[in-house]
Amino acid sequence: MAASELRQEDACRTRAVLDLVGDKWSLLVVRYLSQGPHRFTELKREIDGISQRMLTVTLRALERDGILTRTVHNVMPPHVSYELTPMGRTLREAALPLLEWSVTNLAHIDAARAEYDARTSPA
Amino acid sequence: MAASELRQEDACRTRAVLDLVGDKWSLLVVRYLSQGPHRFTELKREIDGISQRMLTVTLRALERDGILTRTVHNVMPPHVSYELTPMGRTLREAALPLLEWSVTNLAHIDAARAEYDARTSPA
DNA sequence: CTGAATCCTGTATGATACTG
DNA sequence: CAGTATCATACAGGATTCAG
Repeated sequence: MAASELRQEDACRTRAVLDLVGDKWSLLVVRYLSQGPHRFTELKREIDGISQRMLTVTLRALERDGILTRTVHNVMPPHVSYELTPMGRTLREAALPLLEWSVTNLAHIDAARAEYDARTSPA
Repeated sequence: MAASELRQEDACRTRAVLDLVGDKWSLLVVRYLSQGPHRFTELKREIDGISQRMLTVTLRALERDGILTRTVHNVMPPHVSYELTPMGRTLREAALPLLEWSVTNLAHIDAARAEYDARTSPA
């Protein structure tokens, strides 16, 4: 489908994407897993500021949606690895333009904010 | 920048995008404005389920970030029109792949959820 | 190590009424 | 018409504790 062909009836899809990856951590998890399989503690360490609880919740949701797989290795000590599914990898690809946009425009946005704030609350 | 060149140090950017458009309504507003300038009431009517308050809050945030412009026409009755800035239009373009991904994979996700639920809560 | 369970709080969001 | 102000609420998210 060409980008320009998205139509009105896709509005609900917008909500669907946001419900999926619009939370605070999902895209970050997908980001790190795109570099290869990771273990729980690795993700916990790499994703700055995430709590155990939110990592668990986020991983469960993404597993349920078929974005990643959870594999338990029955060894001692216990071992669980998470890995993107093929669909998870396509999600990562689809999210990249937005991330690139962010990298490109963040400075511009900061400038816009500063100007707006100066304009609305002068002195 | 090539998609494959995004690196670890861009992690913070992921948060920046989500802070910008990861809320419930921003992308929907951008969506409708990509079809041309709209007035407050038009947006209110077209975006299903949004409250006056959230439309106001969302529009203000997007205006502050330089995504759209707010133009007050001094006529009677009052008249305010909202329009995407050039940066706003590039944001819309950057978000399109994710929306297309959603359209393509939503059925797949529903299936994954159903299977997951069946697997975890059997009967 | 990898979680699950519980409790607690802030923020986002919504409903309603009022105003230039 | 296009908001603002106020109040109410739900859910995300954090801290802590417990368990296989």
